[in-house]
Formats: sequence, structure tokens, C-alpha cells
Amino acid sequence: MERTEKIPKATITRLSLYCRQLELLEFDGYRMVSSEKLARLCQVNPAQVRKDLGYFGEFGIRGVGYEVKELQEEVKKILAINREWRMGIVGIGNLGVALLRHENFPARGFHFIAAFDSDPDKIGRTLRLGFVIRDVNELKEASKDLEMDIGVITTPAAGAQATADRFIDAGINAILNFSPAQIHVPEYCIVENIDFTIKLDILTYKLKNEIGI
Amino acid sequence: MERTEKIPKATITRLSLYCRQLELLEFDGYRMVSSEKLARLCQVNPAQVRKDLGYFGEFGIRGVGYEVKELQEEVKKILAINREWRMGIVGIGNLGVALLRHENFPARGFHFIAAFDSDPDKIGRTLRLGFVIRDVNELKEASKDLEMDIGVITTPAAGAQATADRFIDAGINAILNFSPAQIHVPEYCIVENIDFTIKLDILTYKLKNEIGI
DNA sequence: CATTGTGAACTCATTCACAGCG
DNA sequence: CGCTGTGAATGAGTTCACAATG
Repeated sequence: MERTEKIPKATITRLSLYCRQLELLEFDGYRMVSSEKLARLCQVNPAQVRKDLGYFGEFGIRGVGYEVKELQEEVKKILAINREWRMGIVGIGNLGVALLRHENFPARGFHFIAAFDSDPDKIGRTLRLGFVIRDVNELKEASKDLEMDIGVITTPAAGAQATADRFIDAGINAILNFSPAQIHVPEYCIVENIDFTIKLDILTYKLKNEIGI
Repeated sequence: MERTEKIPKATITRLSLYCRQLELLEFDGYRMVSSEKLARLCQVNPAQVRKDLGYFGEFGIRGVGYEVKELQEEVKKILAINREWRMGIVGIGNLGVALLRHENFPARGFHFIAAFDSDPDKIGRTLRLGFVIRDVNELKEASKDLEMDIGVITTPAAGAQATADRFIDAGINAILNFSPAQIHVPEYCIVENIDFTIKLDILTYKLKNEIGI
């Protein structure tokens, strides 16, 4: 696994894509796949696939291609998704509940282990899945036993920064932020944003400029 | 509004960010803002802000900065979010319901006007918001009256491509895809993907490589 | 005179093209 | 022979640095 060369962020995004296509290929009974085919499935350039993989090693067989199962495992190792991860979530509104119930997360090794809110009406309630919603004030105390790896923010925008601060204070330095707010964190902390409205804005921009509605 | 120069996709993403920060600045009572301040709020480089805006015109006053209200309106015009947009959604599971109930969308001019599913148990049911879930087979027929601008996919991965095909067949060529599936569409159709698991994979990659968990 | 607007320099990412090899 | 792996070429995007200016 190379460490010397700088790896583009987009490479990581694509590795995640490759991984999913490899799962589908395995499911469909394929043993081998070429960079050309994998590229087509992911809608990227074949050289891109090879270069992306090249950052991390040599996984292919020249003249043949890649072993689907093996490459899949290698990619999962690179992305560190060959293990279980523990997540805590703050903000149990519509979206929070939807994520807690979403079967994709546990299926891929991402488990919610605690749910928090600041609304007294919600605190103490039990969700369908056996989760009791806890007071967000307990976050730091609770996280001592919980071994949370990742904090998920599904609060309204106004509460996002305070929630991020709590996570960091609790020693959690990886955050998945679903709120449409820019959160500011110390540089040792990692944040990924999932912002619906930005994507909608891009769509409307393109609708106007590329299609002309 | 320039059309000659090629505008980076990332510029559009940032314009959406600027727009939101401008709303907050206006709310906080600011009349003017400098590229330096706006940049800090959005965590980008000040020259980036000026260059991004520069693609579309000259909106600032040298030596002073930008008028918050005016710039906000200009950016909204560029992004085409100075109007209402009509969305249809297919796949009324946990996530679909959460989106239908989400107040951020209507607040920003994005309205769900129809909801579809393929599950006979769901079809015909009325959601809290007065929506009746319709049979996805009716999508094409229904869309004749509905004037849908954007199709939202919240089906499981397995159904995403079929749903995209339906949207396209119904004449809708802007899709917001929440499923973790790569969908293939003709090039006149625009797709934006919102893929939770990719973001999680990026987080875990960075946790392993930058933090070393 | 502080801040914008922008060409030029630079950095980063993608694609090409072909040598290397199973 | 065909496909991988990769240096070299190209292309895209960001940052610098400073002239322009309200």
C-alpha cells in the first residue's frame, strides 16, 4: 500500500463505486473483470480505474484482468470497510429516524449504537428498533462506554455547529453532517457533508443552462 | 452572464454555499460582505470566491465588497433557484417519507407534487401531508398534467435504473438519485447522486489513513 | 486606500500511449 | 496476444499577485 504519492480525493470516491460494482459482479457470477468493463459500469475512463488501483498496489493479471472477489477484498481493505463501525446520531427528526431504520447501513457494517436529541418530548422515547432517545447533554458521558467511531448530525442547520462541538468534545473526530450548515472543526477532525439542497441547486443550474427550461 | 468560458462544476457547488451564507448574513443584519469574509464562512480561498463570481459578472464594489442582499439575488438567479420547482418522488420507504416531510425543500422553493411506489400495500395510502401514494405504473400518464421538473429516486438500488427509465420515458430529464446505484441515462438527462455510503467510505478511509484508527 | 477583478503561475487530476508481462 | 501498470502529455481548477477603481 503506497503512502508516498498523494492520492486524489476523487480516487477514494471512485474506489467506493468500484467496490459496489464488484459486489454486483460477484453476485452475477463473474470471476474476472477487466478495467474496461469495470470502468463502463462506473462510467469512468478505463485508465482511471487502473491508475486509481495503481496507487495502492498491483492487483491485476496482465492480459487477463482482475479477480472480482480478490479485488473487492483489496478495495474494502483500502477503504477500511472490512470491519464494523459504530455510529452515534444527534437529531431524531424525520431524517434521523429514516437513517436509523435504513437497512443499507448495518448491511455494510455501519451500526447506529446511540441516538440523541435535545427535545424533551423526544428524550426517553423508544423507537421501533429498541433505541431509546437520549438527552444530547449525556453525549459526552455516554460516549465513554460506547466507543463511537463516527458522529452523524441530522439536526436542523441552527444546531449543527453545537452538535459538532459536542462530538469533538466527546472525542469523536469523524462526522457525517446531513444538515445544510457549514460546520467548523479543528483540523484533526474529519467532516463529510451530505447536503441535499446543494445537489438540487446544481440540478436547477444545469436545467437552466444545459437544457434551457 | 458569461457563456463563453467553461465553468467548473465545483464553482456551482460553491455558489450554492455562498447563497446560504448570504442568507445567514442578511438574517444577521449585514448589509455588505467582503470576499475575504464570505470565503472564511464557506471555508474557501477569497480569490476563489471572486473568481467564481467573476464567471457570471461583476457584482462587487472595489474597495468595499458586495451588497449582501443584491449578491444573494444574483446568485439565486444564476442557480435558477429564484423560482419554484416541481418534484415527483418514487420509492416511499423511510427515506422517501422523510424527504416528503422535510421542511427545507418547500422553504427553498422545491415542492413535491406527487409520490409513487410499486408496493401494492402502499399504493392508495394517504400520507400525513395529504399525499396519496400512486402506482408507479401511472407515472407517465400522471406526469402529463403534473409538469414535473425533477424526479427523485428513493427506491432500493435494485429498482433505481427502472425508475430512471420511467422518468425519462415520462419526459423528465433531471434526476436526483438517493439510491446507491449507478444509473445510466441518455446524455440529455441530468443526474445528481446523493450516496450516503460513499461518504461513509470516505470517512473510514480517512479515519484509517489520516488518523490511524 | 481597501477590495475587487483577472491574467499568469501553479497545483492537482485525468487521459493517452505504450512498454511490460502473464 | 491482450490487458495491466505507468511515465509523459494534456487538461482542469485553484491560488497568486497586482493592476484597476469606486
